[in-house]
Amino acid sequence: MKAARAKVDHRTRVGRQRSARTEGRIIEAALRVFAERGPDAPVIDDFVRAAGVARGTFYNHFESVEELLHATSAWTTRHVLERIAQAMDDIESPTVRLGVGLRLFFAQAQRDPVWSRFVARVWKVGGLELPVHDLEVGLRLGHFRVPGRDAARDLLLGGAREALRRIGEGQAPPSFGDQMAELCLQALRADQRRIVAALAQSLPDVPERTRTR
Amino acid sequence: MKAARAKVDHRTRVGRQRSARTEGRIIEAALRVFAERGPDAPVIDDFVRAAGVARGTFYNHFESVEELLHATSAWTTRHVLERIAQAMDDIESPTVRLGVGLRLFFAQAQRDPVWSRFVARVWKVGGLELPVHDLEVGLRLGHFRVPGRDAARDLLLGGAREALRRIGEGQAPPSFGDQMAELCLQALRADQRRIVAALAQSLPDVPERTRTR
Amino acid sequence: MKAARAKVDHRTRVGRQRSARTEGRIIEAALRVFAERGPDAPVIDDFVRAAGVARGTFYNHFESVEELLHATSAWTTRHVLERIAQAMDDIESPTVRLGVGLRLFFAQAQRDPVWSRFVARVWKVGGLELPVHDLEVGLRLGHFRVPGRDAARDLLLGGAREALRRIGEGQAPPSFGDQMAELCLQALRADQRRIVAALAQSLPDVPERTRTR
Amino acid sequence: MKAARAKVDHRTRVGRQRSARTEGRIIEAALRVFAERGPDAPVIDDFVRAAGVARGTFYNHFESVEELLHATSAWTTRHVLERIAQAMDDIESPTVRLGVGLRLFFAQAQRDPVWSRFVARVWKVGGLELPVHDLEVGLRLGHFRVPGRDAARDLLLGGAREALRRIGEGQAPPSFGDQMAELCLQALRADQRRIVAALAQSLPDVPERTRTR
DNA sequence: TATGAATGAGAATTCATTCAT
DNA sequence: CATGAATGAATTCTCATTCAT
Repeated sequence: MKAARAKVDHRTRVGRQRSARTEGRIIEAALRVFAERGPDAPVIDDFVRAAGVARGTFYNHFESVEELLHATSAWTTRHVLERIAQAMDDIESPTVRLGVGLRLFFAQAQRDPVWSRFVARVWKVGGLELPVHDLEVGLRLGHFRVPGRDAARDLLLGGAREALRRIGEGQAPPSFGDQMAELCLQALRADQRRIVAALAQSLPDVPERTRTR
Repeated sequence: MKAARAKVDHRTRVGRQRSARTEGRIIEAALRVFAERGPDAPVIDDFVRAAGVARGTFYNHFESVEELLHATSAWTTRHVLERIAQAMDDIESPTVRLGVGLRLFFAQAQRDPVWSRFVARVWKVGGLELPVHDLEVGLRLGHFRVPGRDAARDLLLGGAREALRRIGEGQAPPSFGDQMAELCLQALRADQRRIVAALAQSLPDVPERTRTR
Repeated sequence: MKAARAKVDHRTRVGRQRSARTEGRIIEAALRVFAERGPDAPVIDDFVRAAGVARGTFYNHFESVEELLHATSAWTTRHVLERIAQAMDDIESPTVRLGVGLRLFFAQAQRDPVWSRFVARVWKVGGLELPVHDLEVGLRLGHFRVPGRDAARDLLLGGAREALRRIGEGQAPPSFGDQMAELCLQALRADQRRIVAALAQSLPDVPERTRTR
Repeated sequence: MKAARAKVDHRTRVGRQRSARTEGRIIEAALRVFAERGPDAPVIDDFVRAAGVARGTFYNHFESVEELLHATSAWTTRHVLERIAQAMDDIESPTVRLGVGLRLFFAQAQRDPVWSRFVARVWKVGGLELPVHDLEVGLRLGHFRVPGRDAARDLLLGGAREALRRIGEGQAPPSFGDQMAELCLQALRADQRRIVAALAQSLPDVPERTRTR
């Protein structure tokens, strides 16, 4: 994204809005394109065609596919993770936090398969402070007992990625996310009653993001 | 006449041998290239340079990068999985089989980081009948208790892939594979004594494959 | 809004004009290249160099040499044949029409040897409704007496192609076209007086096409 | 064709026969390939595949496609034209000679469509001394009256080429060759009785050449 | 800022030719 | 002589990037 001018006077506001709209169109299109074809295969023309803009317009907003990928990644996951974090603001127990967080995450995936495929394929693991933090708190408090924290982290993230792939393909039943969350907590040897509590907790509302068209 | 046919056969045989050797060189080089750069980024010149053959030679053996990827995948994983299966031929318990199988798999990864990175990045999941079969036997026998078999499968495979990535980067301690195996069995709620047995079992020898140069 | 649309239209129009001009340059160059080297031998670089455009520009306008050949063929012969047809609009007698048409055709060849060689070498026979139509009218009216109309057609077209080749090589005297026309009418056993009339008729003006540079 | 050794002792005879056979196979295959694809489009692999020989074998006999084309041309047309000339040895009248020669030529085309297509597409006009000679004798004797001898020559040869194309496509009735011959003589304003004689003359037997398989 | 034609570097692909067996 | 794998120059084709409007 090219640096926005600091000074925004009245004259430029309209132009900026149009620009923001164009940028949004490109990113939304990119989400779909990356979801279908992965991070490396697409060429600029794919985005240009999907967004319905001219080729030169692309370069008015992004310098390369790489940059577009970053922008799309950030724009796409930041909102979701922020909203999930917010929704869990008042939960204390790391077991419940981790369980509910995973369930919310997969619920989001069920709502938006394109987003799901995008994250499954593109995610270079970033913005994952949330579950990792809960994992570490849980370990410190002795709620989880695992042979190694890196291994635990890899199992959770790897499992989540595969789950997203399956959900994105539409081959997962509605309960799939809860099953996955339960498995994850089992892997961490969480207390059985806490697991049940995490699964029983009714999911807080997460405000829907602007949907992928 | 007989002499003539023998001569033809001889020429043909020599040609075949040379061809097979060249193909092997290309595939071995491809393993390294795919491991470093993933399945989409490399261009034909990368393989050609890595294998030390002429550009035209590539096309004498493979029609596209895609086809080379398949060939490399098959050639690379088949041997390993076959040898692991063989080495566990006399183990009965699905818990122990799954645990030992995973440990052998990660041990192979530790021995050959290039192979590890290749599988982590490229694996489109194939030739995984082995762990999946053990998982299903264990479920049928009641040795594992999971909320859903697809979820269990995804957790195992996803975790294994992340583990391979870490091992391939050289960022995993020697015990990492065993930790991962233990976590996987925990996730399946295997019996604690069986888990201990699976981890205590000394690993059978796996004949080393021709190493990546 | 109106201004914006006008602006878009303006950009589009300018782009179209530039594109059409480039396409014209390529086709004119292709005429020369095909004329010298035939339909199969030339490579894309030949056209690119002759037209003075970039290699990529070629592909912005044509998908292959084949397509360029079609485009060049159509563009090249359509104009000439249309103008000849127009110039003969008021001639009735099929004998005179055929004779004058052939004479005009060869006159065009004499004026433009490049065009002549192109048509001689490349012509896959198309846009020949004109002489064929006159031939059939003449046969129906009994002005021509031939043992078979396909044979007559082949003789005329084959003879014309050879004539173009010779004219294109610059090895034909100015009267060559008239001689050929006379021979053709003789072959059809046209009435002698009509032949004389066809040859005596002063050729109508044919507006010159944009010349090959 | 590479130069044959002058000295042929007993030891080499077998080898030479085999070589001659191989060369023949290649040429016969080339006839078909050139007939289908013209003189410029085919690549060496086409001949190699059609002849069922190895790639290197091609270079043992021919240095290039160009040379193969010449060899095929010569081998193909020489026999035919020689046999036609021979069959007409005792005909005196140039009109009858030309008429019968053309009829024999087209009869050969009807017998061998592959040969026909080859000659139609590839013929760079050579070995045509026969009809040209008859044409000139006829002109000298006043049997033909044409406005120009080059034009007459072009009409005859061009018509013959188109006729071969049509015959080669299998779209000509059996009488097509006779019709064409008649048209040609009409074009030359031959005497009507001589034309009738040329067409009435029963065609002498022409020994069949080794057929294209 | 949006447009899209033109550009040319680079990647993919073909194919004539060589050469060890 | 026959074979066919290997070669690399020539060719085709793609695509990121520029720029005038």
